[in-house]
Amino acid sequence: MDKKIPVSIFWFRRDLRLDDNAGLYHALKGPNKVLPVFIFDKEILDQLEDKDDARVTFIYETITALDKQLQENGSSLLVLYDTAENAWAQLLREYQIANVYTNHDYEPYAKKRDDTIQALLKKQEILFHTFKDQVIFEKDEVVKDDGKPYTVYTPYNRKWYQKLTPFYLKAYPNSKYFDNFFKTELLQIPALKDLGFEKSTLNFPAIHYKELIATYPEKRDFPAVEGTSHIGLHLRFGTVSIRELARTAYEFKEKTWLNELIWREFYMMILYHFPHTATKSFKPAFDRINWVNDEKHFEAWCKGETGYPLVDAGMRELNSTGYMHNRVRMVVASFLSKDLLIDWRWGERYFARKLLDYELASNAGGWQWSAGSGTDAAPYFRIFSPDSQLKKFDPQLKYIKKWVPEYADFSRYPKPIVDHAFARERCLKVFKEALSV
DNA sequence: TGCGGTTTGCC
DNA sequence: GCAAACCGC
Repeated sequence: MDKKIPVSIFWFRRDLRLDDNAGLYHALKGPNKVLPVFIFDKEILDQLEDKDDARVTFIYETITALDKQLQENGSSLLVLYDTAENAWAQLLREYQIANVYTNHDYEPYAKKRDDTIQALLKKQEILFHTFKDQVIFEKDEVVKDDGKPYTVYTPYNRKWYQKLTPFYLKAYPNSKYFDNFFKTELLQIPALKDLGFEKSTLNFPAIHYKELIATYPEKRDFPAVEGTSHIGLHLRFGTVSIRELARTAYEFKEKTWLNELIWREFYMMILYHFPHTATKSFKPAFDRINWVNDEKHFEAWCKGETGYPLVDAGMRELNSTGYMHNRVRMVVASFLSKDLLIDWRWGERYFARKLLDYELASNAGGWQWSAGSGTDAAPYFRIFSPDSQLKKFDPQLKYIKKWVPEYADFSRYPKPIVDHAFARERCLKVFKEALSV
């Protein structure tokens, strides 16, 4: 390959697919051949606690497959392992870069990183072209009539549907332009262990959702039933296109499943406009709560040893699969923040570490919903009873038997670490104190 | 997308 | 004697 020829670079981040990828489409239609690049960002990888982090393995396997697809088109994926700034300095030294294309990334860290890179490129008069790709409507497309962001879901949802036209669901026909990739010899991808990681043994869910949409409303609340799509991981890393999902879902009369995709966009919009909600309550009064923060209780919650079978089953499902059923996520979150009075941020961080489908906006949004501190959140006095939730949503104890088999032997099962009736009263008292100041 | 105590309505 | 309806948290 001739490194003197001016190229466009397409920078993959959380959009790891060639088809129906907005930024890549524009890059391929642009004036130069396109060199695809992926950076294993040291600043992100260094923060991960587990050497066998399953998300890293997933990304690794995905970019390896991407590279194979690119090779079929005479190209190859350039994979770098460094901080974003260093990696771009290297790219600028080695290539004659005419244009850079990438897709919007809305998280606080990503925004800062992209500003830095854009400034770096600007010094050399290279344009940084960015596109909406991971949502149907982004940060400022669905707003109130006065231009301010919504903070309540229902009116946001209504406006979202009002704004929807077939245009927004259309796939980008990338494959028509695959000739425009930069022809390279094979570029070596660093080995996983060169990144300091080991291969995870977890299984990754397949992309499989169409058959679930119609029965989703009646099945989604029962953790023992195969009623949910496990599509979150693929949405997180862009191995499926949101336009494809939303288009398929929109064609069904039943909108419950699509509404979950809208919750995702709602929380992304919220995080963009209120970036402090990643680490602080949306409603400031909730930062005054006098948490108990008992480390022994936290450890018991993490391990699934609280003595409440539904909580324990959920945490064990999370620990051994990287996934937890959504109904159960609400139960364990309510239990941690309200029954144990442990700061929701502790739980948010634990989910961040364990969930394959971890996504900052939805995770922080969901935790704040449970703790009552968020936008349009559950009111503080809505405290789940882990036992009634179990009776309602796993009456046959099928989910329990799967994850907490020793529950069958009642006498051997550990006593609850707190009594729910006591915990409920304590929560009402402590929350009321914080909120009445 | 609550829980739990109390009242009400019915037999 | 029970369950639905009601209501404060």
